[in-house]
Amino acid sequence: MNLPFAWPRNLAEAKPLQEQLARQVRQSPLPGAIRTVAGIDAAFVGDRIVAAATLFDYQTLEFLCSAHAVREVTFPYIPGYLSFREAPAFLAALEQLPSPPDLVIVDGQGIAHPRRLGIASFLGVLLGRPTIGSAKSRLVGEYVEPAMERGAWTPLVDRGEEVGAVLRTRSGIRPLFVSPGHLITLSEALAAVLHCTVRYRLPEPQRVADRLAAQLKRELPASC
DNA sequence: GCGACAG
DNA sequence: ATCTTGTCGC
Repeated sequence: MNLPFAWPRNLAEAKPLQEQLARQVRQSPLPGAIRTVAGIDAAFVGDRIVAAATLFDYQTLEFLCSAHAVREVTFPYIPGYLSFREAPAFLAALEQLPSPPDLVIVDGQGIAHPRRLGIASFLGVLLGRPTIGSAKSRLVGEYVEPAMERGAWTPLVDRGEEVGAVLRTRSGIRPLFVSPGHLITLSEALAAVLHCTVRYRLPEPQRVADRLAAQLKRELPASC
């Protein structure tokens, strides 16, 4: 993907771009039927980041294919600015897929972010496609622990705004922090995450991407 | 100033 | 994210 802007190299350059992209996020109903769903995650090898993307049939959850990309890390990890560190690799991995997914589940937040532009929303705006933020821990917001049964959820509220939900994808297991990324509503995001979560805590596309990233990390040539 | 803080 | 083995529990 040819980015419509120069990639930020520091916080000063990232801030204005983040504000601009945040204004483009849309929490609207899914634009159409979902036939395929992708999952993305990353791992680090020295000063390089390896991103893995998976593609599944949404209806049957049948695995279709996977792809990956390796990039040099050019931005530090700063809470609230994760996109500028990981998005380049994620976009590259997604481009390697044979066809663009109808929905992307991202390991990280959607609008449950200080400025409403977590990495899932960031990618959604750049891709112009529906995305969901599926994080393993909280970045912002207050909530009450959801009930222990699978499917139970409580709202995640930040500064008086409902920015996502704390969802129990498996009974008795730590919940996930789900939030709309772009072009999707919270209820649709919750339904999609539950639909994709059958046996493990993470939605299948995200879980397999996670496993693949870890595998690539082990097999990649030692950087030095 | 202090504490919080996706991956 | 990553450093790190075994171990408790279903």
